[in-house]
Amino acid sequence: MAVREPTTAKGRATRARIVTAAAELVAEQGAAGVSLDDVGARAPASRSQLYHYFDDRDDLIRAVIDATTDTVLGVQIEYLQQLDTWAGIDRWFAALVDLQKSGGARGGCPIGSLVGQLGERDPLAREALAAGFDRWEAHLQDGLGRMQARRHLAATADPAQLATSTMALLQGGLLLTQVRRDAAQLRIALDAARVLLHAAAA
Amino acid sequence: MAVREPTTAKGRATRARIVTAAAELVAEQGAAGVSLDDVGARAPASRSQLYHYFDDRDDLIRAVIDATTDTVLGVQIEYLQQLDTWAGIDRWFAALVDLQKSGGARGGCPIGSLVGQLGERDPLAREALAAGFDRWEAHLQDGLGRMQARRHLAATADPAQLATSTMALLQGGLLLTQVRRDAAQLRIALDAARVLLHAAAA
DNA sequence: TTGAGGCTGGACTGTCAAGTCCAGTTGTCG
DNA sequence: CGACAACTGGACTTGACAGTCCAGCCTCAA
Repeated sequence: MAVREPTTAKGRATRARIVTAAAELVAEQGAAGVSLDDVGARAPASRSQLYHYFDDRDDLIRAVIDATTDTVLGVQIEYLQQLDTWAGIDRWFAALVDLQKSGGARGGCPIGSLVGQLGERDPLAREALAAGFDRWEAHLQDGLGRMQARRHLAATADPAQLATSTMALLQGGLLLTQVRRDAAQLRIALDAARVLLHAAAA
Repeated sequence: MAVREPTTAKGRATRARIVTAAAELVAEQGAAGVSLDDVGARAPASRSQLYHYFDDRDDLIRAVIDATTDTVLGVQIEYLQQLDTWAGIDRWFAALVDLQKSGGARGGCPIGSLVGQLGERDPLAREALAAGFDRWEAHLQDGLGRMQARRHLAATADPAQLATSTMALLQGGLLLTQVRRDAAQLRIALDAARVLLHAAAA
């Protein structure tokens, strides 16, 4: 069994270096395209360090999923905390579209694209990805719930369903953006989300 | 360069056997998880047959994309041709949800999940996938266009944008269905598509 | 300061996969 | 029926990768 929590600062730093390097490589080349040699070279870390901190390749990939989730939610946390106003939601949507534009409409969602790569191969990875989506969606659901409490959403509206639909539009929009190399696809999808949410306004 | 169009019936049969076997394996194990030995064993076909009909592994995978697109559109073609009535759209949505339910909410969209696997690795594969989505979306856009001509959709509605939004909801819903192993996710997403489309009704 | 355990380096092994090669067989067409 | 191309079988080469192993180095606490 690999070391879970390194006790020394040096150990923690090494483990973090490995996960960061692996996450970057997975984002660039896909999970299947990353070899442990690649990870070791980028970290840098030797072979035995990888196996000191992780059971095996799959274990490392799962750590990458968690790290990637933290990163994705981290970069948008400011927006996610303000999803309880129409303006806050619009700002979030605009930031997501800008992010795709500036990135050349490449890569899609770092979490979403892992679903197709790992979802059917590693059940634990699937659960980790699902947990990531749950955390993401919870921010939106909470925001919508607060809007409903303030009577900005109809009492009959279901924040949970609206949040799920919005996540579907976001992920689907990112998929179409990636495959068509066109950030306008996400813009269209999020405009639709806007229509959908406003249709539930009080 | 590999043979593009086998001239003999035997050759065509062999090529088709290879593509079918490869497509099944890709659907089961993901593109990265399929080896040419696996394909050869299932087809069955020998190594040199694979390289007789395809340039290399990537070339075969691209053929799989086209074959998968044909299959996916083929199974729903009856529905796709009737997307010019509200009832036809509802039937399509219901069939998609049923398909996920009966499949245990596994695998997501056979085309969509390939985007994350191949989109950033092989530009030609990305184009083939984009072409598949275009064909799919065109059916919906045509149906909505016919509805608009019959004044069932508002004159100000944009069938192209509505079709894109619906595709995003479909793909996003399938992604959430796959990662959460819950067909209700697709149901929610397609209900949202219904709301969106009806908001554009004349 | 010394020993135990956390940590590190890198060589080594076994496996498996992509792609090559060529000899042999089958089908087609003049 | 003969020649040529289409097609087929499978051994072989080469390289890459996951996982193992063990010797040696830091770090900290007693």
